[in-house]
Amino acid sequence: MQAEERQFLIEQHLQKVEFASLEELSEKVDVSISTVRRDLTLLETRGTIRRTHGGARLIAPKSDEFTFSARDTHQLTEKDAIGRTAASLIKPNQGVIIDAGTTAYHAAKHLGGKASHIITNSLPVANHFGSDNSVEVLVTGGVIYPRLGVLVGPLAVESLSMMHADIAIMSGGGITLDGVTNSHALLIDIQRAMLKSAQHIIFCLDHTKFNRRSVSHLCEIKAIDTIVTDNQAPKSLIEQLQKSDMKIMIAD
Amino acid sequence: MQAEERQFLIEQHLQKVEFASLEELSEKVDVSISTVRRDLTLLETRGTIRRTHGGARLIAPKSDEFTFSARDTHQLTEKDAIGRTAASLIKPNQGVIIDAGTTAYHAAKHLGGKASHIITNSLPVANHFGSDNSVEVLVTGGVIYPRLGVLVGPLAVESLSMMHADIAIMSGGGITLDGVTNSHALLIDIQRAMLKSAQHIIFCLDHTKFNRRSVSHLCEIKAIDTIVTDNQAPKSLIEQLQKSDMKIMIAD
DNA sequence: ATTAAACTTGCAAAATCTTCCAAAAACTAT
DNA sequence: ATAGTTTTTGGAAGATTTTGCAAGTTTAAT
Repeated sequence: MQAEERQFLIEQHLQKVEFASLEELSEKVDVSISTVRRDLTLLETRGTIRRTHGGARLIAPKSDEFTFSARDTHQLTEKDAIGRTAASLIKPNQGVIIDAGTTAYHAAKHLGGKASHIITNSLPVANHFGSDNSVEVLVTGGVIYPRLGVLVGPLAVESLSMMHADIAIMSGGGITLDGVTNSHALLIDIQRAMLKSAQHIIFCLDHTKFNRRSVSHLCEIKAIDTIVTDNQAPKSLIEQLQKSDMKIMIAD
Repeated sequence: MQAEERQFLIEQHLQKVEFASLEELSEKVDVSISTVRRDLTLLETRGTIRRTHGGARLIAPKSDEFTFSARDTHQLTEKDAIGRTAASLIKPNQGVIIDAGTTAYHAAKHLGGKASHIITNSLPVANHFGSDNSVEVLVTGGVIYPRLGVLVGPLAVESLSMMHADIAIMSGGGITLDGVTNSHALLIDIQRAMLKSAQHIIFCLDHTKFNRRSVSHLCEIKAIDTIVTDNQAPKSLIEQLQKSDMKIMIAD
């Protein structure tokens, strides 16, 4: 068994039982206690878990309390890095609109204590701040789009057009020189409302989104102020994009 | 079992029984009395619990009005029974408004596949249906009220007054002959909008709510069509309530 | 005031943690 | 493939924490 697989299993097991002893875990994944210890310290730095005397405990308890978690693990480290970089652009006391979509979600995770107002139509983001007193979170209304946990429909659009923010952190399905595209037609209206309501537009797009075109056209290149991506994004497209007076940040 | 888990169990047990002796606890978690003592002093510094001669007791009799937790064990079976009974009143293809609050949440859990539309301002309820394709879930907009996971504020009120439903499943902080009361002034406006938007009003109130008065007055008795409660609710008040032409259902 | 139960403190035994090291495994470059 | 290098693993020694007990003190109730 691989180290990564082992750590995943440990995490998964803890999701089920919330508490587990070292012995229990070492039996479960069939390695020595020492190795389990090392895995746990590693998982602890990633934040999902906390070590305790004799074992480990889940940090965010399951149960559907506030847990519409984004469970996408695709390009996790890249997205997290992008999210951190995007969050670093936020100055204290700014109002921030957060788009639905996993990349924007990762940015939200790094926003605690920074922004003063957060506006979102994403249930995962809403849940993430569900018990945080330091930020005021405005949730748009709307119909839940199943599986994605996004609020869509006229109510969402209307409530967004009534609001204003300094910055919008957006994500998308693809970007080319023709602009940004996205896959869900229902989301387009909402994202356009977001673009209108914010002064400064940041797009978080990992490298897989470059030179890709989704079904629906969202906006032109010139609508974007800043793009945050990872270091695997194709240089050629980046250079061309930079010509049109936007800032491109590479997270690492 | 390790220390953290033990302390968690002790806390949980105390939430159920309010008061417990050292011996009782030491048996429950299977450690010596000395260790239970130490755990209790620790829990005491964390604030949830108070030590007493011979045992410990809960510091705040945790009226569930102030924090929402889906894993709340407080009167769990009663609430679940109430929820099931309330859900049984829903006919197929009805639109249902679900109030925030733990009791209404339990009703929501039994609603899958029954109602066709669900309208709610409760994040836990929204999450519960987040990936259910069989219902359309409308979430009101609003600001997240931390800890409770409820959307409040003008946006919530407005979006509710724009909607219509056959049934509203409500909860409250207390009920007397003078009507229903609730603890959060912010919630009152929203609940009033719910009452206006629904044809038929069901209140889910466990027995601890009877003869209790919270800070804010919500509505008169005559606004209620049905009350669902458990079998420990005081007979006297029930009889008096029944005089005013409402249906009272006792869940078991 | 008396007494039994419960509490605190200090201590030694047991369990668990950290750090270090050598063996095993995986990877690299020839 | 093979030899050398790096990474990962399991275990051991010593430090640290936790646990249960016992002696002495405090509390509550008669």
